Amino acid sequence: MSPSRKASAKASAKVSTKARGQIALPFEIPARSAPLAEPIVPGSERDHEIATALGAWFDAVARDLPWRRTRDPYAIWLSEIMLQQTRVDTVIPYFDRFLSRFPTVGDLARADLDQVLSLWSGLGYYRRARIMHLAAREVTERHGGAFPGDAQALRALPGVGAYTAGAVASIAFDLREPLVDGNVARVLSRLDAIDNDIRSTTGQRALWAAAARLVPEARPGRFNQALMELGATVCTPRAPRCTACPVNGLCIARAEGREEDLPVLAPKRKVPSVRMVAAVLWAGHRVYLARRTEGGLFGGLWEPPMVEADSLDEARTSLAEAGIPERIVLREVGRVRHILTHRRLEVTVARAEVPAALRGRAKLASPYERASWLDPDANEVGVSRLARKILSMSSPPAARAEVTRR
DNA sequence: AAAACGGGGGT
DNA sequence: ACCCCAGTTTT
Repeated sequence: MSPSRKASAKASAKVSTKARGQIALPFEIPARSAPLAEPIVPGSERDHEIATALGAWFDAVARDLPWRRTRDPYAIWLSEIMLQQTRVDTVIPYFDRFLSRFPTVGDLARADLDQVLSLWSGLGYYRRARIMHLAAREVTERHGGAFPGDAQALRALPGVGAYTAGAVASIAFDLREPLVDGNVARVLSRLDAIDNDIRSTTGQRALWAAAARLVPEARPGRFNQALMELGATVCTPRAPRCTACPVNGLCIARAEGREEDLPVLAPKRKVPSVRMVAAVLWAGHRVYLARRTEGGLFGGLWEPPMVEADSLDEARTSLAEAGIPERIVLREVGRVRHILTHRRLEVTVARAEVPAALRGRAKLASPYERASWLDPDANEVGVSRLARKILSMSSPPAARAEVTRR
């Protein structure tokens, strides 16, 4: 961080509404960096201009996305869950497949979790799928299959936080509810020159106050989507395309030449590495897969048993607890590296061909609950991308294309 | 307030 | 490498 940026952040960190001679408000006024532009007043002409310009801009340039072709709250909700921490382009094929397989919330509620996770395979953050499945049952049983139509009831559904409640309420139900996601945080931090770390409690409070101030009575869902669309396509993290921005004349960061210095972000910590060993047992086209207990990492997904160890030798005892008898001769076939948000996994992959008759019914140790011989390409259960990499590496060359394909 | 929780695309 | 994505839940 540059010295000047640090100084300005500090200077503007806390400006009470009273000190600025304004009426007390139910939310905090976003911190401002310099007394250059007009004070930001709720319901001001500037707010109105921003909403109007963004709405018109959105009508002109909005991408044609699958979830923008429907008003079905279930479909909107599904899209919002899938889009959590996940890019639009990644979500599109998953959204289409999922909706084809489970067209209504009732279909989802009646489904097996393994089926749901199968359709989620590769998308990541699998807890979303598990919790969404629970929420679908809640909607079916408690709300009679109709989605709750206000932000508070939506927020009460498992897996629905402040963002998703605001999104479904405004987009599916035309309610004047604000929302703040990563895109909106960036856009508003620049538009209002908010100097707080956007991930801090203070920063979030300022952002939600700004979002609540701006969202118009007329077509709030369009406005919220416009804010996100702007962040995704114009007001980008680096090298924002301000010349193409419909509100560049109203942006305080730009007026102050600080658009590249905002938003303020706290430094991230580095991710530790973990060494693991995976054992892949093949019997024809079937492979021995164990199901991970629900709740933790890759919860509810199936994979070749994998344990934390520095070498195959060292792994044998723990692999036995995952249902791999020690008498089986495993041969190393390579390594797989997989990056998660909080861990860097380095997996040594070992394999063996075994007769399918070898079906130990040993009680499996955590994190596995049970195991079975499955065709990994049958799409019957959830399989992580990491597991697919491991399967791909350990299968005969002729079969690799099959396993890799989704 | 911090950590857990996937995977991938852009630079 | 590093950033960060239409975030939420748990600790």
